Amino acid sequence: MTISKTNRLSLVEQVVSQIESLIESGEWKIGNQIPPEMDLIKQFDVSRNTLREAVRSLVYAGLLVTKQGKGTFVKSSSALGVAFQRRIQQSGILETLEVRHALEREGAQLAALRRNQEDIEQMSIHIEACRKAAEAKDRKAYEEADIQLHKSIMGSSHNDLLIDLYEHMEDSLHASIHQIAEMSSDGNFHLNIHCNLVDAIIEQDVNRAIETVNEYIAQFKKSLV
Amino acid sequence: MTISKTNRLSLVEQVVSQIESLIESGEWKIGNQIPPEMDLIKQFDVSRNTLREAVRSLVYAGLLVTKQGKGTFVKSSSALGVAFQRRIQQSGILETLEVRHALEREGAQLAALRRNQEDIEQMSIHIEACRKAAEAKDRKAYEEADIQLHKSIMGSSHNDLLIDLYEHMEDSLHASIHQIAEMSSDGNFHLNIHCNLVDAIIEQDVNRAIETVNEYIAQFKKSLV
DNA sequence: ACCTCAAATTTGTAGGATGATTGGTTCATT
DNA sequence: AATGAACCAATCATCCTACAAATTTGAGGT
Repeated sequence: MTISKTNRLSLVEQVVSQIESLIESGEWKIGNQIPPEMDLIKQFDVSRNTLREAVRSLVYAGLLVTKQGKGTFVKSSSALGVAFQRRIQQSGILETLEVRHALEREGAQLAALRRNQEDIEQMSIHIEACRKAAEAKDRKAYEEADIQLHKSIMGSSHNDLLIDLYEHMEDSLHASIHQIAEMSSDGNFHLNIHCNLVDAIIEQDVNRAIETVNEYIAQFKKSLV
Repeated sequence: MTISKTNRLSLVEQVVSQIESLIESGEWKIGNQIPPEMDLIKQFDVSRNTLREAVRSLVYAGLLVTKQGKGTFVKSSSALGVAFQRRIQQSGILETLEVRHALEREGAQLAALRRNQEDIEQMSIHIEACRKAAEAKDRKAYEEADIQLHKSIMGSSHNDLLIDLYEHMEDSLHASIHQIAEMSSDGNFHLNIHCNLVDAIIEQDVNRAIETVNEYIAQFKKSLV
């Protein structure tokens, strides 16, 4: 005899589940506005209260955002990122940097193993943008290009869970990257080491890719002390 | 002109924030029942709807659980665990294993750098438990000791964010770890490599610690294919 | 063409009413 | 006294109506 586990789902939970499916299936695309409350009430056949509790849950989880007077919009397809982000904000820069090291090292390793032609093109585009920004000494543009480059490297790992975690670290990292970039004044070192990393990944030199990540994270750590 | 960023918090968000504080501060302890809706309505001075939307958000996030007819109880102090669990359930074992690799590799490296006397004692206790369980061929006890050992290694990294991520992952991984353990039948290999890892950490041999982690993750990966 | 202001749309908050589930109490029957 | 049925109280679940606040839209006047 199995003692019936939490057998019955509440109406709110059912609605939450349905909305999750709509988002995950792409029927409600990220950035798009979802139907107004009144329509959803009819669609799901529940009261406004029930619907609002469901929507509010997903807002808290970071999947939706509501704007009074405008509507409700799809923000993300994964709740993990927001929870991760909240946790990061309670941590120190060093702690965060070390977790970043963990993710980037694994990402670089997997990227070197799995990168395909499309990945190579993406990385090339972004490292070229870095080079141009560095030449123009446009610090803001460089930071933006740098982040895009890192994302494309992570994307080349083809591990969605890893990508998810890294993407949501980025927001919290933006500030510290800026801070670090200002401290470590040697922009050329930065650019060169990034080129080296991309090179290693393209050539599928796993060890060199890992070592390169180790190198620039170590550099960051130094500039923190 | 700076476009005012979403400045004002909604009432629901304020209530959510206050409840989060109550939980985090330990004023509402895990497992305990929280005051009924009517009391909270008076305490926070909001309507039923507002309060319920706030509570429901935290239920979805996994901080609270409500039981009709009984009350609402504190379940966890961190939303990360539930989010992780949900996300991992959608991921393949390989993806999860790779993220585990990322965390364990960093953890081993930091542990080798930072382990103190107390950490060494903890790790020694747990590896001894592993050895005994292996001798007795008690698979269940071995798995438990194994998990405790990994946690103590992670703990030696003294990076709370890393520890948190790993612990919450471990919860969801228990099943798949079991599965992996059954597939890789060579228990002695398992034990030896763990001894090697702890040894490296105690001797502060960073490279050997990292290499050892790489080795047994690679072994796991093989057994997956 | 431009400005003003009212209306429509949409989410936010309030408060009441009823149903469902659980736990305990009372009380009659055995 | 033990048992079990009926009742009652506490609590969350759902639904309803009403109004407030924010945003967009458009009509009307200058």
